[in-house]
Amino acid sequence: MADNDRVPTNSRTDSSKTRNSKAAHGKPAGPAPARRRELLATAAEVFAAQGYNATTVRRIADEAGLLAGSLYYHFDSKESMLDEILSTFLDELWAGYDAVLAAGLGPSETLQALVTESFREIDRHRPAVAIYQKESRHLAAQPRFAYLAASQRRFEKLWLGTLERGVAEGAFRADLDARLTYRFVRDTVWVAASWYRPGGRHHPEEIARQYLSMVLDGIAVRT
Amino acid sequence: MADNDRVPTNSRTDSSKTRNSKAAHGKPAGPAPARRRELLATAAEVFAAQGYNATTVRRIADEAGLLAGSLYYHFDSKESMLDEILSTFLDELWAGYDAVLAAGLGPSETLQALVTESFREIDRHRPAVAIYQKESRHLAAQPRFAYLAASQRRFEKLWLGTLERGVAEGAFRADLDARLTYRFVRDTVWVAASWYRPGGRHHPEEIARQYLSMVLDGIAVRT
DNA sequence: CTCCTTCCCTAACAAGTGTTTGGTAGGTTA
DNA sequence: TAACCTACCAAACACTTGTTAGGGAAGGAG
Repeated sequence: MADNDRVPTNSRTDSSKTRNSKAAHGKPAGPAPARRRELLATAAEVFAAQGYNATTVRRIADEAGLLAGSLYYHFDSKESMLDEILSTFLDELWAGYDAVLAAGLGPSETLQALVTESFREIDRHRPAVAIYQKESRHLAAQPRFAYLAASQRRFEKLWLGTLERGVAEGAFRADLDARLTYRFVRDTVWVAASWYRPGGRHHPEEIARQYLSMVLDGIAVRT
Repeated sequence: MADNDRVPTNSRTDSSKTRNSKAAHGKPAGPAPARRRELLATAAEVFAAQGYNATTVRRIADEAGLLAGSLYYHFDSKESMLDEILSTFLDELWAGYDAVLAAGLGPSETLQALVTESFREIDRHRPAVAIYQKESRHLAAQPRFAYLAASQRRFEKLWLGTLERGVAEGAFRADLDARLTYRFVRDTVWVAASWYRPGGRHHPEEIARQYLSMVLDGIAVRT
């Protein structure tokens, strides 16, 4: 993703005796060891539940069954865990969106495909999405997380553009403020991560279907 | 509010020489001095911007133009500031909702009145709403903030009940999952606090009107 | 066997945290 | 004038935080 080709600000000396730092050119080192991903998964779970700042590295270590210091064999810092969780999520998200765009659909179909894809991403990355929701606003101010702001701008361009194209082509109502509509649609989709539980009654596609039915046709009975 | 008649867990000795603690029976002491409300307002602003845990009392003091220790002349603890911010907001919110209910309207009109009232509350208590959004989930686990969970239950009963009554009376579509609809409606209303800025282009009533138009009639052009 | 790598532990450190204590300038009251 | 209250400051305290340094057990490779 063009938005994510930043290099992590690695302030510590890269001893190259541990594998806790990313490779020099962006992505995590090599085949991303299985243990590393396990630890990231539990860290994401705790971050999502307690909030990033309220989570101590000792809590993460407890949950993972090791001691706090041992985490630093795998990762540079607590912040780099957060970084890796968020950036891998965003990479996958944009891969999915780009696939939708490549299909070259009309506005209404594009909107539906984007919404469906979004709920699928929530299903796959629920903790990451929850963290993104809670922390992205004040994280985006930090240089290290500048890619969050970049992603958000690209996000707005994509969704708002789709809505406006739909209005121009007569698929969507013209009497609604497009920016307001964009915010409502965006928020409602992503806030679902706060209550969605994988393996529950509704699978992502069913939630997307109901959501789209509501947004497109409204909840009022047509008279 | 029946939900809020808790007594703050005041672990410290109540010297009664300072006025930093609440009166024995629930609400803040007496006429709630002006200075106290000023400080609470700036605290709420910082909490909303940075997150509660990421905010230090020294930062609040800086913003208010005094030293960290001086805050403890007015308040028991950092946590009690948060408590007072959230509980006063919820009290006012429910006062507004109760006024709507007292009008005895039909389901659709009740929904519209509730949404409008909600956006008015966001206009008045934007920082408190933002804090509530970010922190309420993991705060509700603490005994001191049990009233958050109670309020949430009452909230669900009110909104879900209104939706179901509307379905029963033929005002709302029957083919939508009521609980899913409730979550979408609820989230979209309250997340607005994260981007809403008082004094902007749209006043609360205008936002409520557009939002209701979208939720009730949908964004698609009727064919 | 020895060497090396992987993964973790023990033990500590320095910075930052919420909070307390004692004091004090300035205004109000007696 | 003297006593008192309000609202703050200055300085510290106890504790938690993220992080580091050094060492060691297990296991495969030579």
